[in-house]
Amino acid sequence: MLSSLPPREREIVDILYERGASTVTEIGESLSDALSGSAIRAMLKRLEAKGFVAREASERGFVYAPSVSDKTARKSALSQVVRVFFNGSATSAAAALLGMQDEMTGAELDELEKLIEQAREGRNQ
Amino acid sequence: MLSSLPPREREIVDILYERGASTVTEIGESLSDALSGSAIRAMLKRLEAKGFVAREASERGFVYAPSVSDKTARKSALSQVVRVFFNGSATSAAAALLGMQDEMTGAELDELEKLIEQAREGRNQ
DNA sequence: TGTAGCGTGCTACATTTGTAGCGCCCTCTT
DNA sequence: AAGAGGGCGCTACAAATGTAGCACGCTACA
Repeated sequence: MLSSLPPREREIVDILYERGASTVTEIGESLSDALSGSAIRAMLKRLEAKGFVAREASERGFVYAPSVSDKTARKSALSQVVRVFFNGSATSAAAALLGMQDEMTGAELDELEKLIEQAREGRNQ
Repeated sequence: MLSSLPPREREIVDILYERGASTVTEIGESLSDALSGSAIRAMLKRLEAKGFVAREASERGFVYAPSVSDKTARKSALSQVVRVFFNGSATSAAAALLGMQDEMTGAELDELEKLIEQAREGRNQ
């Protein structure tokens, strides 16, 4: 569980999910406040030991990536928020998302409507 | 920001959002593993110092509650998830929520559809 | 071929977390 | 009124976290 991570480690994993596989330097650029390279590397080492990130060698040096798939992580992050803040109701959460409308175009709303249709069909089978 | 909290403190705040104002004993019951009362109280003290929880006296002793409103906390939790896991797209996040359909009844789907209508109207004004 | 530069790992250390123990002050009970 | 029990705060302390410094190896270019 991501929420079992201390804040800084959590921040780094978040960055990795946000930008995808990254080098230490790139992570440093995304950090909320500047850290020395060795500090970042030490974090990554711990994260690797805990199994949250994996690294792979490339021409530019090591690149780090989350070892839990985006898909899984998304689902679990969403469930967490739904449980804690929306009393377990995915619907309420979706409604709140809708409320942040400035972030949604008309086309996106159309798309969502289609998805609702699909969900309805899925449930009627 | 909640994500700046260490895991245990975060867990406690989450519990507070989940159950609303609670006593130390009640918090203890919701914890993932048992802690001594004084341990919990120490956490709460720190959380109070940091401004994340507030306490109030009642007949049953002190009750603790998050000092940031549910509404605000929800919004920020959602934004965070949207940014980190859905590339900033609230729509994708909503779609993922829909995908967790077993948690949605047909009635809820209807309701969501209405909300989409509303959002559309809001945007067309 | 020296030396400047970058990415790396190791180690060390201050700070913060996570947790328990102790003693205090109520209130209730006998 | 003497305990018993519960909730509380303070302090202490081990463990984990957050961070920097140093030394190494590999370019690359003067």
